[in-house]
Amino acid sequence: MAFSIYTPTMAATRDRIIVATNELFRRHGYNGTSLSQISEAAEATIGSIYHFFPGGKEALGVVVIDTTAGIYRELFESIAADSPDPHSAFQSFFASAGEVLKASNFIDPCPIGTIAREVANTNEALRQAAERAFNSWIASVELYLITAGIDPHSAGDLAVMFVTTVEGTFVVSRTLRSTAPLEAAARHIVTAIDVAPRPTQTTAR
Amino acid sequence: MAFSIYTPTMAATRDRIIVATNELFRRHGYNGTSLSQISEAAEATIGSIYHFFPGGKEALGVVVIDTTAGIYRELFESIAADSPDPHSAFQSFFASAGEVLKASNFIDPCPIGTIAREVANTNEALRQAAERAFNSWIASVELYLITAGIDPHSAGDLAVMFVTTVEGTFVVSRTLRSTAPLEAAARHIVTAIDVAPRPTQTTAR
DNA sequence: GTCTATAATTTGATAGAC
DNA sequence: GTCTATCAAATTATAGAC
Repeated sequence: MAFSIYTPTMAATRDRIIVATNELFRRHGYNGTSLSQISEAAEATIGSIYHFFPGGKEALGVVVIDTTAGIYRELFESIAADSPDPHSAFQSFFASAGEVLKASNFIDPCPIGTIAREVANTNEALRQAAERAFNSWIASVELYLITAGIDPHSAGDLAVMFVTTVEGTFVVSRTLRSTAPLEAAARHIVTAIDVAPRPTQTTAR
Repeated sequence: MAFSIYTPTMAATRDRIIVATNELFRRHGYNGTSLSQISEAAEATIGSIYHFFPGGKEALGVVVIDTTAGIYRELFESIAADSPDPHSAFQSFFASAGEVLKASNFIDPCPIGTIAREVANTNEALRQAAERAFNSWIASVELYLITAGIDPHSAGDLAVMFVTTVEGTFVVSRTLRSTAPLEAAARHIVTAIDVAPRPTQTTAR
């Protein structure tokens, strides 16, 4: 499966607004994106934006975060389901993330971390949405690792580390315009997976 | 001050502007911080800001990034110099980062990653400043690890991974308002350091 | 070096016709 | 649901007196 957040056939106005906002947030962040830009990119008037999101820019931001979080969680679960083991699952995830970065000329693959840093101390609704996103990813990865036979305590640590690594490599790789940080982190994650204790199985990998 | 191009007031005001801007960027990011806020926090008029930074907000941002990058690099090098080995150096770094996060009620410890994500695709001067910051940290950590006897190739990977991990844990820990992600990442970094090859067993460990 | 005043735009948001 | 018109406030930046 392609490493993309876009879903096909989006015609409804509300969906166009969400998709356009997501794209703009990826490039300019939350504070750097104006409603007029969203209106133009979504081909919807400001009036339409307020019709679907009476709470304005903040309410729209919450929906964008929740939607994007779900798409990324499903992307990970899809890659995991198609992989023979955690080692190759994580390898695939980082490999396709790197390809998307390069193909998009190092546009941010995901707006959630950016928004989190911008508003974590000033907008509680958006901060909580980002918290839901991170927690849902951690829970999904943790469950997958446990199901794959990894010691539950190690699985929790590895899941947290995976999410922090994704966030960290996205900033650094994007800023340096190089996938090298992504690849270095992938090697380390995969090694950590390999050496994690597996109570019900002896061989790693 | 006949023989100096700097007057006392000049240095003081310029310094106040840089420090105040750094603090505001940590809380609200680059686009979320206005010159009027900076003016108020620095107790300097808008006219003074433009006197010291004719390039306006962008030029001020570049100086803030470069200054902060140097402070953080020196902080790491100071902790490294005071530690008996890389294992405890990294442990100390993450431990004190966690204390700073808690003590500040999870304000962002560093504005650079936030700015990088906000402007990496729209402001080349700021993106390059962030790139300089990341690269200087990576180079500093790499040199330290090599000096400590770690295999040069591993040292490069570990240095990159350290910087990405710092960035990733700062976002996630701050958003979740918990130092747990920071601690989980610290455990893995320390383990990676422990298992890294040491070809010349001179001063390692 | 510092200050006030202000220019020129843009912002998020609202009202009401259709 | 979509549209135009518009609001008050805030934005970066400049000019010029002191």
